[in-house]
Amino acid sequence: MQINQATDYSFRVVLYLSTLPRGEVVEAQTIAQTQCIPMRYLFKIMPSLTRAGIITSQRGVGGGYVLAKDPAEISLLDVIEAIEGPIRLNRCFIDEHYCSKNGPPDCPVHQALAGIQQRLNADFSKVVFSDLLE
Amino acid sequence: MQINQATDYSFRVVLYLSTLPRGEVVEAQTIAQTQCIPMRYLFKIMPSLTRAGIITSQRGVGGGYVLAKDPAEISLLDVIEAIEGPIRLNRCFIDEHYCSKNGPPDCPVHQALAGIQQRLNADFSKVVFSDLLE
DNA sequence: CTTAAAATATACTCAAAGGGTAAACAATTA
DNA sequence: TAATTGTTTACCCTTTGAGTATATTTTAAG
Repeated sequence: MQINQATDYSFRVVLYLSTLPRGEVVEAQTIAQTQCIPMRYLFKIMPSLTRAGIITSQRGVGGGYVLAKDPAEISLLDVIEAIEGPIRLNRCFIDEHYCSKNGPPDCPVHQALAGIQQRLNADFSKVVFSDLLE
Repeated sequence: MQINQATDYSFRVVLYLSTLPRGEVVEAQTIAQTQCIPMRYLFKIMPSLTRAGIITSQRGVGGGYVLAKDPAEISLLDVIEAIEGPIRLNRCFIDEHYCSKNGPPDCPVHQALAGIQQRLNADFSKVVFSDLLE
């Protein structure tokens, strides 16, 4: 019931990129240093953010990373899903066979969790990075 | 970002006990069989529910488990906290030193997560077991 | 007071996930 | 073509999670 370290780092990365002038390319080392993230670790999470369309990357001399959208269009949920995949409050939301009892349609717990999960998703998607620039 | 297996089992245990006539003592084996939970595993989670005051246990011949309160007074949150402890969406809610940057008071992400966590707790505590008896 | 039934405590194994590191590779620009 | 910078793949170690085994304590009944 916790976001993982990679996601937390990613929040910081996106928040940092949001503070920069639109379109400014910044290299990995700068991000790592200013945000206190191990370089090697950073290299592991950046491709996920790129694939998710949150940032774009540029190789070669003068390369680096840029935000791909406006900070007002990137939510906490976008980053979470980019790194961890969709939020599933219980295993049976991934695969019904995990429910060794009657199965979802008849399971009142399942239904209650589904509602809570839906609200949680909504809450995470309501917060966008432009809100976080104080 | 998922409740664990022990918590899911516990939901089932409490839900099952909620269906019984008030005060009826039922032994571990019956719970395990009807709810499809491994006996040994059940023995591991029951003490936590007892300590949390959700059920009471009785040893010896004719012993077993009983619900300690009315199902209307036991929430999903009660069970989650009994098994997993309080919900913390990020490590820095457990210990600030996990935040290798500025620390909570200045961290806008921290504040956003705190709000979401609070609502999540509220949602979990709103659902009580009497609601789940269809 | 002894015995059997039941929960409790402790400890162990095995597999999976999380956090972090390393090195070879591919692309771009000067 | 050489240097710079991101990408890919793979590995290691520690922690957590799921499940199992055994010995112990409590209690009621004979």
